[in-house]
Amino acid sequence: MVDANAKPLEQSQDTASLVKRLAGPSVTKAGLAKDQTEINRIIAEVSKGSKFYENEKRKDKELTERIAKILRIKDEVLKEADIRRVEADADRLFVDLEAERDLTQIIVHVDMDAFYANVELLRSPELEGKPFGVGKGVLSTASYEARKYGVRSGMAGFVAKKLCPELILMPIDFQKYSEMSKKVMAIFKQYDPNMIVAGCDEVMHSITKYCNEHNMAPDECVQRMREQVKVETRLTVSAGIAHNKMLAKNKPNGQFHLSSEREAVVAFMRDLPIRKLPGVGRVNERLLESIGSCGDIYEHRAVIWLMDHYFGKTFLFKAHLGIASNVVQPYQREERKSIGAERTFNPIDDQNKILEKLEEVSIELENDMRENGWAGKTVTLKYKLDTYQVFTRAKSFNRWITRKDDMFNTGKELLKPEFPLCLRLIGLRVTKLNDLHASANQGIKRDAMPGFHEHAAEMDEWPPGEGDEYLEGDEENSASRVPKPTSSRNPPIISTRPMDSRIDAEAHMRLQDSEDEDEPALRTQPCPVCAREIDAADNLALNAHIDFCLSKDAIKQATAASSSDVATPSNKKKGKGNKGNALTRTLSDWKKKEEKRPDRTRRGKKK
DNA sequence: GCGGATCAC
DNA sequence: TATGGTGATCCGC
Repeated sequence: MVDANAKPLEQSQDTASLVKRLAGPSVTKAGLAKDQTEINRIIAEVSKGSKFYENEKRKDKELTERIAKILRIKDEVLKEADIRRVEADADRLFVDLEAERDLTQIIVHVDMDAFYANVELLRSPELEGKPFGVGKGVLSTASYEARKYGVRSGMAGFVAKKLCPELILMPIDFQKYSEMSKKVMAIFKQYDPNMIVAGCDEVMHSITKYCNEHNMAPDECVQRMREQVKVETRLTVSAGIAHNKMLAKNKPNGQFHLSSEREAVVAFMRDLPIRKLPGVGRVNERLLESIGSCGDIYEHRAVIWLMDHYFGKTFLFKAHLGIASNVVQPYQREERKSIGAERTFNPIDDQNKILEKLEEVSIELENDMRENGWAGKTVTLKYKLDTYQVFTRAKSFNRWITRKDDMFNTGKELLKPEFPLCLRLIGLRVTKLNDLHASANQGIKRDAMPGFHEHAAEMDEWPPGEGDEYLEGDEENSASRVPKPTSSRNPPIISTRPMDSRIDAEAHMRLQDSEDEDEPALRTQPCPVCAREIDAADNLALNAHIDFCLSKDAIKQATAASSSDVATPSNKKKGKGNKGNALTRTLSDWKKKEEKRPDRTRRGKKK
């Protein structure tokens, strides 16, 4: 496994956090090897000296300074605070929050165990018991054997090889996983047609209704669901049962049912590390270092109250109580806010070659937007230097952007003043979207639209995200990814945190519903721009016509005014009573010191 | 509206 | 030999 005699890396306070950072974000997630410290040391060692390492070091230093400043503010605030009084205020909030507890729903979170790896095992049984990973440059997943060595999803292949020299690397086979995912999803859906799909291997259900209708206990229902998947696919599923989404998701392997008794819930939260809370990543974990587990939140309530701006008191108090959203509603297409494409490559400093990459990305994005029926008003360029520093530059228009040339030229315009550059990534993203399909179908149920099924099929091709797995780049799939919204819709239990309903479903499930259903009642549709009747059965023609209309400036303006109401039916305000993700707030004076432009001396990569 | 940062999957 | 891609949100300006 690991060399126990290797000399320890000197552990100054600075390197401790860096070593952990280098180990990657999923280190605290799944159950991993015993001696994570030793593994982290090796990872740091093989990374040392690389540009990647230097960038991580820089970010770690900045973060450390930023946290130090927040802690100084904390000290200041504490000095002049009447702790008793603050605690009394906090206690009142706890009482109010407690009143929101809703124990009536039965929520189930299921995910496939080591999905990619187990699918590979089905076809290659000789891999049984061997350490292997899926993916080439960056691992998408690791077998259980490999995980014992500290190999994780998201890890660079050469680092994984260092940890486990006999590691077998399997090429990624999206089609295989996609087919299997569809089978599994079809089974899951029988238990809740409104389930939230989160990636190809993860689903959130509400089985309240199902259990009532079938007169079935939750455990029995979930047992049956897991058994059905096992029988029909030979894959295993883990499930968490609880009365809200956050509790259901925080489960051990196998099947776990958390009692709906208040005491059981609070006891469960007591030992839950705050890192497990949705929205608490590596950064916020460090910010909240002194808190540790959710059980510690209460005793820190005064500090949290006073530092609400940084810590988010409502969020943390709810976490302590184990209160979270229990609303399970599938993702709606109109919730989408952006669409983009980006590509990583070997560092390039030649301007023309960089522009070629930009053009490729523009083409990808145009295809994706056309195939899925989106236009947008803001174009954002993203680029990553060979030093791994990331920058974005944006430009807004007063017309709808759909075409490759518009995006390419905008990107070029934004990039030009930044030269000279040596880049390892370039990307484009379009926001302020106009849903052309919705416009084309106003007043008509989208599912009933002929011609849109081919898109449904594309979207269905590959569900977005990866569970705890990581995707390797694959341009073939770029057209089929769907976002996961982070807002909740009028939950009966107040969800003050956008994050807590992060797991949500995709439009394709809805579109799938109506497959093979009713014959087209309408043969033509009005163009959303010029209102002319277009052959609705020919979707390509419809889109081509829309593109044509949009290409006329005068009409674009008209559309901008008229269709923005129609195009975003999600103009529904998401009753944001609360201020949202307070944990991500940062120190303003820290930001002021940030470089606003890339450092010219570090950009030009002379060979 | 823009840019940086964080997070999830 | 080579550390990913898509999308969302928040903050401070």
